[in-house]
Amino acid sequence: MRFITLYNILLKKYGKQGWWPAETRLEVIVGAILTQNTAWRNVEKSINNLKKEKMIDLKKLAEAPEKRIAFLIKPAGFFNQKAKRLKKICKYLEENYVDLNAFFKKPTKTLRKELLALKGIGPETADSILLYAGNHLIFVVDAYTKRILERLGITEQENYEKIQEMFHEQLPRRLEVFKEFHALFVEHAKKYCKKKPLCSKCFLNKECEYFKGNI
DNA sequence: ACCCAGGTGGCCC
DNA sequence: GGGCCACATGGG
Repeated sequence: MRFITLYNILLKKYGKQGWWPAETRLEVIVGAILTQNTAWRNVEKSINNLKKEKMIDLKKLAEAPEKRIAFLIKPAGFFNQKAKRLKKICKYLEENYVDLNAFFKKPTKTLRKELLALKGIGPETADSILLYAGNHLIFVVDAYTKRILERLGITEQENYEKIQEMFHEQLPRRLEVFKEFHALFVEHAKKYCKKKPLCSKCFLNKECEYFKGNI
């Protein structure tokens, strides 16, 4: 049993997710920061507020008053710290690169370190930005992914990089697989893998024994 | 009235 | 390396 089997099961069940839902690279970056520990529907409201004000723009976000950004992204929660961090991140990118295309031309490992050095970007956010905004082949591990793998008996409490390695070792090196697999984990967790275990309702229930120790 | 959401940084040991 | 806390809105 390999991860690709789980991928195919989820893909068959939920279909193609078409992630990341955004029109531009910057919109992916903004969304990745806003969605930290936040429901996506609240992020959507914030993104729409920013779009109405034509604020999905590196220079504008870099120069706008923190208060104004905070006001616009209020629905996403943690708006004070997210506004501060978002502004700084945009300022950094704006001052150091001619555009985002130039930024994403650098090697994946270099970019990951560079992103992680910015306050407000941790491993999941960095990898989401790299994969979905930069088309770099790197797997995104989130709380849902960890939870699903634990419930399936595949992992227990491994750290981020360790879990990421497992995907990198096993998955075919295809952007579409990386992008869709993460999206499918999210989709599945929202429906069947809540914090309070309700595994009885999960269609993967019968697969658990199957996966256990076989990945 | 809780609990949870596509995390992160700071502080502690 | 981990464990705990603040950060904050909106939906179930």
